[in-house]
Amino acid sequence: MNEKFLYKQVYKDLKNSILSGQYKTGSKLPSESELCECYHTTRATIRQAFSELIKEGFIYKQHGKGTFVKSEMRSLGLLSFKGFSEVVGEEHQAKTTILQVPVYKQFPSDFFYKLSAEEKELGCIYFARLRFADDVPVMLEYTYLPNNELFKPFDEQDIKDSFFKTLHTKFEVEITGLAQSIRAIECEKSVAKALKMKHKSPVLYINRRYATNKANLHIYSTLYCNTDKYAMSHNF
Amino acid sequence: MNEKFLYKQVYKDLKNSILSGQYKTGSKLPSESELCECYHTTRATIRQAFSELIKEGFIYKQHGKGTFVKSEMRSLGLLSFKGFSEVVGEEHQAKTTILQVPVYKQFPSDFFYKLSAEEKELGCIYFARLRFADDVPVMLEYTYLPNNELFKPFDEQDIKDSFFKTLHTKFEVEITGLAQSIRAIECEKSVAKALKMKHKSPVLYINRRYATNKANLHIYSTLYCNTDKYAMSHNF
DNA sequence: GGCAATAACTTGTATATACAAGTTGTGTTT
DNA sequence: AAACACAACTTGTATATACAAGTTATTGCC
Repeated sequence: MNEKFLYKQVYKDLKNSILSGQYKTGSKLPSESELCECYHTTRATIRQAFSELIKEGFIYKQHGKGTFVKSEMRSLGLLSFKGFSEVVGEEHQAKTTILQVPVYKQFPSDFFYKLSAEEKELGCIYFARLRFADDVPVMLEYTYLPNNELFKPFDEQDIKDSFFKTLHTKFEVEITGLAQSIRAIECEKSVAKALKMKHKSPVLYINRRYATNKANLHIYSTLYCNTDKYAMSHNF
Repeated sequence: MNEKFLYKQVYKDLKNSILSGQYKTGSKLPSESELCECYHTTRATIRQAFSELIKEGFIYKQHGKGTFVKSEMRSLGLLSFKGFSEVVGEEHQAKTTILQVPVYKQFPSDFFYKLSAEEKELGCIYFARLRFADDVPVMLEYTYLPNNELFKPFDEQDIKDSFFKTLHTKFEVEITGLAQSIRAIECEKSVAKALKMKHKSPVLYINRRYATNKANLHIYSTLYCNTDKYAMSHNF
């Protein structure tokens, strides 16, 4: 399984070594020149591999000192995009129930984002979850995963914990970006029921499109949030 | 105001040219080799400047074609930055009216963020604007600027255009980060009136704290958004 | 005119090298 | 022992060059 480009190979090797625990959190990676000798290449190539890993949050550099493995935050780091575990996170009790186990189906015809021909063709893995903070339902989440070979097999276990962690550990998919649109709407009956709100209460309605480290692989989700008690927060 | 490093200079020049509209949305930047000649340097240096701009979302590349100015949100997905005049930008008519011209006053006692002693001491420059898309009011924005020497003099002109552009060009303040909390709430009468909505309609209620390139300088704003017609969008 | 080969562009990957600048440890001096 | 100077590391910036690979315009043929 050789990569086409040397810098990709270096990137992959290092990433695997980090994921397998060979380089532990906080530990120092070999210096650029050491890696140059290993791979019989030059610093520019090594630095290119490094910069990919930095972009994905695996490592960081310190001028004059070296390159180090980032704390475990990275796996959850992009979860902060999600907001849920951030707001809910440490101080509050977080819980998730699965309303719809993963099933294969077509993308909805009125899907919120214009899909590529390939995405339409292949369909999606769809599941729904309800998230609680301190035993209060705060977020209703519908997720659409492209029906890619990459994600097979896919089952209920994969979404019991953090789905993003599963993406990272099981499928080696890293979230690299997010585009979202946010509205405040009056919630419909079904949403109200799930979130234990009054019909027509204001809820956040969010459509998201996650970009990943795999070209042309995007993950979609629609959220309804009860923000009476907990606000949705972001940091960038 | 020369930058220490050549790639930073190139980066800054390009960024200024983009922000000033010299390179318009979607237009092609000079090729790497053209810029090499301009700056009497090599592609590696130009590419480094480009990669910073890519990271910040100002530009994107296409193999074999060229480098282009991104149309969507730049930098940190700040709607009020690229947001208003540019998300709404080309397709829609954007307009802004000033409800409250900049005045010096104390921070409100029930301010949404816990301020530092220094910030409290100095007070703030406060102003309010109402923003329109296609002549429909969509966003009510209250801004709190620390009463820093840096911002003097400060007047109405500074917020007529994009305030973030003013920050960049007049005060050399760059936005480097954002923390925000978002809620969906029923709008109160005053907000409803400004946004021409019915009382108790759902609106987005957003509190923001912008980090800047100046240490300990933060900018705050509170937004009310009518998302009936236009959603709030982010890209990171 | 229509079509295909090709030339002239673009960005992508790669090597080789040099010096600057920040950090750390090793000495030597005091 | 403490202070300082310096060497030996690290990453940061920079130049010069080459070829690969994708895109577009041009050329020349039919």
